[in-house]
Amino acid sequence: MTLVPSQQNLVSEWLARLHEAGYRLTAPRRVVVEVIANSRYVLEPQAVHALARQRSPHIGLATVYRTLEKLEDLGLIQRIHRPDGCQAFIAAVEGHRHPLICRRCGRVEYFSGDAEIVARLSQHVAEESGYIIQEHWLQFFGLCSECRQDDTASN
Amino acid sequence: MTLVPSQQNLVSEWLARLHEAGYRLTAPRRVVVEVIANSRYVLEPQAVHALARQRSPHIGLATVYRTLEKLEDLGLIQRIHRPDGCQAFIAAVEGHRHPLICRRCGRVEYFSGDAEIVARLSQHVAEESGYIIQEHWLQFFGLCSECRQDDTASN
DNA sequence: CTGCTTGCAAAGGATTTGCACCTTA
DNA sequence: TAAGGTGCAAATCCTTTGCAAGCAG
Repeated sequence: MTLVPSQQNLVSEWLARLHEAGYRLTAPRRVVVEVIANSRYVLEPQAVHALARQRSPHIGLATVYRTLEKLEDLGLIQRIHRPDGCQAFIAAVEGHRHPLICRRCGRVEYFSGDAEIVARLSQHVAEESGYIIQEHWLQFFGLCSECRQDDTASN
Repeated sequence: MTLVPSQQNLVSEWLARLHEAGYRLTAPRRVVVEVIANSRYVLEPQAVHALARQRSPHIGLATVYRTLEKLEDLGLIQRIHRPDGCQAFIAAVEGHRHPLICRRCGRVEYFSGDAEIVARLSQHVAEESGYIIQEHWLQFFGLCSECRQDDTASN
């Protein structure tokens, strides 16, 4: 299980993918793409909207939702599920990678899964339960290195 | 990793816990408790309401939400997160147990976690990331033994 | 130019809240 | 009988949709 470095140049890649998919590259879309692609933190639609408006004050919330939908369909962003809600998005990563989410600030790191261990578990689970296993989710929650310091300081 | 048998007598236990917590045991609460405690399937608030109305036709949706909130606060039920939504509840289980959810019918089985493997992963992740790991979620998705047959038959 | 996109506002759906009445303890 | 609980309806909140006007290609 190893830490996965964050990717660079996501913006141009995402714009290219949108273009390939037949979507037009408009100013509002560029802004939404930049906001999410450059964020290491999970962002809810409202937060994306707020950040986008800092660059482009008249952008509408509906446009944010519509863009999020396309990015999700293209697999460029993914939804992060947390105890307090499941409407937060972050740049997707490829392969079997598992998010490590800071409960305090929403910062996300990814780990590449240990394919062997998980495969063994899946098979075991399948045999005992009679289920066909199609997918698994593994997520870690905690405090990132910055937030753990703030937390210590405030106690 | 072993299959966890479903628990019996949840209803009286939950009612006792509600009582201990200072809540009154009313007819609507009993009905909601019976509906969820006896279900092997994840249930959304609307579904709980529909099932509850079969036994007690005038029960209100708001009462269902209020009861769900209390049961969740007491840790008696837990939210199941799925790709298509996170408002589904099922009886909680104790200890480190991981749900295996049928995508088709919502049936849930639990597995007791392999504490050793997960502890090792957590520590590894903590060391590499600098995070304090507080919690993890491991969920499996697939088709239960009944649904896999239906699925084969219909193809 | 053509038709996809946008922003706004209205609609829709889910969840929460206010309140008078009712029931538990 | 007092306090908590209920059902209903109204209020909220989030998300989606309709539409005329605005741009990308």
